Amino acid sequence: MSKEWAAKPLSDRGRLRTDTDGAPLYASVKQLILDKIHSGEWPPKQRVPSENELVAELGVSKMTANRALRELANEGELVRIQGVGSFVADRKGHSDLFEVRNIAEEIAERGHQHKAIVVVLAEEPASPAIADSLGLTIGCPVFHSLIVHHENDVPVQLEDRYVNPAAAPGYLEQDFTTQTPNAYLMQAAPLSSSEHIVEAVMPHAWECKLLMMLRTEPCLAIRRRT
Amino acid sequence: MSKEWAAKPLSDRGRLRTDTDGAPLYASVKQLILDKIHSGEWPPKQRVPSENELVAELGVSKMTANRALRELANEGELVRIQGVGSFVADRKGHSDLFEVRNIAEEIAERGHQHKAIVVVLAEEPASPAIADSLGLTIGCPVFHSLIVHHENDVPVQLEDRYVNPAAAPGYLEQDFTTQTPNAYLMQAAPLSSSEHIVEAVMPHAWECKLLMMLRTEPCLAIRRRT
DNA sequence: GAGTGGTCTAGACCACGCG
DNA sequence: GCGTGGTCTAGACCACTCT
Repeated sequence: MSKEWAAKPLSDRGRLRTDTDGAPLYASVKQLILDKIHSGEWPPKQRVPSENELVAELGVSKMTANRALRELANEGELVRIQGVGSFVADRKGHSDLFEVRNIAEEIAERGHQHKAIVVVLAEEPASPAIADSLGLTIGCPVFHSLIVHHENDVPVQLEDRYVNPAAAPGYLEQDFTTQTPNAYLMQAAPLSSSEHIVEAVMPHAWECKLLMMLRTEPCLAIRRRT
Repeated sequence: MSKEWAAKPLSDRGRLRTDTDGAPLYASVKQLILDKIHSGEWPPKQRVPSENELVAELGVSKMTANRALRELANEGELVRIQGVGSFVADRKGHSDLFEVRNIAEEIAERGHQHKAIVVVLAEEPASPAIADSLGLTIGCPVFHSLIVHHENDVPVQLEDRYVNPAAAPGYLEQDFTTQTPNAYLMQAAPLSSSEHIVEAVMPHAWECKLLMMLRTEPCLAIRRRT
């Protein structure tokens, strides 16, 4: 940090804190930094003031500075590296409306039991729709897995996946009751841009059966392409 | 809280902290509480120890107890009410895969400029599909709004909304360039269970025009029902 | 008034990364 | 060794709710 980036202290030493604007001090510190980021004054990769600098220049305590920076990091605005500093995060690919997460992890986080039942795991000729979405020719062999995920023995998700054999040759040999297809593919396929499409559908009869649900309930379908 | 729910202090007063298991103290406190919740020992609505009780019974400082409880609240495990206490959160309607947020707030959070353009705001006879989803009879008048949301003058979202006139009589008189329909409805309609459906669609030609996008790009559509 | 969450401080110690 | 983030404490004050 150079020297002068903030005009005056935000607090006057212990006294007067909720008086300037009614907001908590750490929130004011956050906003002050956010403004710099959003105005472009502090571009991505730019180093932001350290905790100690905030303490010295804003007259706040280290805990307050820490909380401001920590929350900004949690919100994805900053990246903090111990022993190095805090930096403005790269702006990630636009819409962070959704965060599609690993079903097994999510269930485990809730302290529930996850179970996967493999209904189908085979090689099939690609249908026109599948071939198109995978960029293959019609009838070309593709790997197909159909897995029902259970949370505490209640079926909650149906994973119907088609995989390009060239991308994951060992796909059919995997045991997807212990490892999620996602986990395997992450490890098998180095890096490729992924895209999630989420849609709402009325379930087909066979899908209802697998999920033990009523035909009238709409479902969420997640289409992944990698 | 009764009396004995935690056997021994987690810390030994200032010294020894990262030694028992390598985890930060506040994380241990979080885990201790999480275990009680996930084991069912503390069911939803159950009051959890207050900050001061954690201080007294675990021998941690108030800030540490506060951070543990605060983070659990942020993660949706607890609900905290000032002046009352902290309580185990109700298990929300299954899938928290998504968090559909207010478009205006989200853009503002990014520090960008939000603009809404009202394309349609009128009363129309309900189509069969609309009538069905609103629980009205076909041809029955419904309010229809079609709004394009812009982020920094780039169209990013198309909001095509049908509203039951009985629920929001003043709907047509609103200025949705300054207030989001959501915000108005939240205020107009006391409380009713809401449901979000998210789907992926190929945009229609008129939709492409409004969003200035290619016909070949898939879109996310959000269906709300309240 | 008592209890609760919420914030703030001043100072301390630790683990880490860099020169 | 120094600066960084990361954690922790002890004590303080505030706003709020309930009784």
